[in-house]
Amino acid sequence: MVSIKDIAKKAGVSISTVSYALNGSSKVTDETSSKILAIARELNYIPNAAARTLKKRESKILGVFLTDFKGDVYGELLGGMKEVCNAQGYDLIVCSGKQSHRMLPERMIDGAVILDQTFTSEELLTYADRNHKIVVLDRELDHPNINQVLLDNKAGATLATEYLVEQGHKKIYVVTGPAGSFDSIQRMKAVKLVADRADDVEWIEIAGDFKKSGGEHAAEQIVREYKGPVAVFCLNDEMAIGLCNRIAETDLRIGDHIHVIGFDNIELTRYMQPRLATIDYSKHKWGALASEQLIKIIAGEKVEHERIYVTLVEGESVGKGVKSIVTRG
Amino acid sequence: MVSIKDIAKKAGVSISTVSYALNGSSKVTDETSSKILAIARELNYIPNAAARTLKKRESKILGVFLTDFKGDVYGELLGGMKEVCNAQGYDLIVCSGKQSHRMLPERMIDGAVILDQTFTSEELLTYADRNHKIVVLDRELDHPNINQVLLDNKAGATLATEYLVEQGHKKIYVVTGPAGSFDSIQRMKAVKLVADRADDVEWIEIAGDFKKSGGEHAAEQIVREYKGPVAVFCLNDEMAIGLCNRIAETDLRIGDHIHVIGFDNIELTRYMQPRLATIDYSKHKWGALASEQLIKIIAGEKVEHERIYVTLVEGESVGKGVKSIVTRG
DNA sequence: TTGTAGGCGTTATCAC
DNA sequence: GTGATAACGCCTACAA
Repeated sequence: MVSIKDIAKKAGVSISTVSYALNGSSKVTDETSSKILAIARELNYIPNAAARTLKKRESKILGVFLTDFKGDVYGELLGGMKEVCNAQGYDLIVCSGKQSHRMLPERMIDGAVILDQTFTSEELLTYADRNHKIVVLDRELDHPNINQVLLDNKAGATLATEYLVEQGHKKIYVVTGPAGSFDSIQRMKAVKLVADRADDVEWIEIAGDFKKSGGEHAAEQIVREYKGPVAVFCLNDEMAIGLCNRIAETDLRIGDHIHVIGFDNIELTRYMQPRLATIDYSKHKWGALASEQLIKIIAGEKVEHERIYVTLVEGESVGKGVKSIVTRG
Repeated sequence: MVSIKDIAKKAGVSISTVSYALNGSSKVTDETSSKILAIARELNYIPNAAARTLKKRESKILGVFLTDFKGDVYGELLGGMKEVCNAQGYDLIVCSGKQSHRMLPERMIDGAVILDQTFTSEELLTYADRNHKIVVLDRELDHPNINQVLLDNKAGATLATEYLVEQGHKKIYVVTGPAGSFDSIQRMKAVKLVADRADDVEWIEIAGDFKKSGGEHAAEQIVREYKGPVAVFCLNDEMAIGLCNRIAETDLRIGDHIHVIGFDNIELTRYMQPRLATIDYSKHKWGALASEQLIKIIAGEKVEHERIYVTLVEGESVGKGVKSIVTRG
């Protein structure tokens, strides 16, 4: 491995001069500088990241932690993060799994964006106490070294539920995420609020998992209990897809007997027949904002928690409720 | 930051003893060892990755480089990689974009898996010459420090084309990937071979991009030129989806007027109506094998290039060709 | 403008 | 079994 020492020797200068030249310091003559640069290139010099990180106590690398690599939301989210990171001179690495948690405390990265169930909140608070910088996307956590960039789950679930109610549906199944999921809990809360306030609306909770299988199981229960048209709010699109798929194997029709709305507006929904109603938000912006916030708190700036706004996407997967047709004629 | 120096001071021993104890060396008494460990825990000691990497000249981190974070293939692939990495004591980080290339030469990672157009082959060979270990998934490259784990593109494209021919199709559009894509070129070669060998089969190449938009554009051209049933081999599923989608807006029917087959068997295809015929392979295994190979060459083992086998998945998106019905009736 | 020297936190080679 | 001590490659006062 060729180091600045080798360059110094070959150039007949000291290693500090080499270091200055390499870092573009104005303290060194243009002449010596260009000579050093030429030799560096000639020797194929590449700086050593570990040494630089050790000395400077920063790696200029940000990490994002995901529960797993699957999941349709991640592509755009990561794209948004990368864009901001790169523009600010940071590199982005994506990690998953308990083993990789060490990247943060061991200071391999300068900060972390968390969208990862495998981190407990206690763990994150511990890191924050040790002065590590964190942005959380999947929970609420109050600490000077932690910033939140959360989806407006309440608004989204409210929009979705109100949409179902407005369409005249009186019986609403809600398929939740896995136990303990922050998004699921928040969305569920909003559903209850809206449904309980509405006239004569019944809601039934079905435990899901935010995966296709959860939707499939829910479909089976709903079909079993079927007595007449019902609405289903799947707390994410992936379950909605699983559900629609399973329903498609029966005589019941989506948007006719079973009215379905999801959450996330993942790309897949655009290709469903009928088009899935869902809640949309900019994943790209979510990622971009998360990175921005992280870089700011690393720079020592004070920042406020942020919220990502959501909108309703209508779709033929939700039709009019029977009673609504009668009532509204 | 608490270092082994702090522990040494508090324990009244030298830093080398601390280091030994922390690394579980048998050279140190159980008594001193446990005392040191206790103090380390008490002080919340966390080793510094940069220092360790600098000294040991290895980070125990492997990197995988992707052209972008989107793309349906990646989830399972990365899952397979992570599984093997973790089992072997390595961490996996996912990177994308030109800026992140530095991770390899700067020795932030011990090796790289490449599925990334932003690396030129020259660049990779340069790294390999400098003794960096690489596994390529998207090109052929011969170098002692580089191993290939490639899809059996030839077999896949042959299966797909033969399937279309066997079904009696005489006119086959082939929608390619972006210019220079290794997979696209290999698949195209196999198509030509099969089609030219077949009796009375005409093939027409349409330049694509491996993205939905490429399939959409191809659909437009095909519709414009439509005179009677034709087959289309989209060199990946994503384009096939774009194509089917655009076709759905016309009077033509997939599997009836336009017979489509894809490549990759991405999850989305399972939810298409009609089911897309395609070429399947285990993405999980692909990733697992890539990691295995990388870890082996890092360990100095000699390894052979590997190949991932593929199979044909039939689907209703391909029906019988008209002439075939007449002939074979 | 350039050189000297100390140190970032570890590991590892020596002595003792 | 334990303790100095010298690296690893780089940065950065401070001195010259």
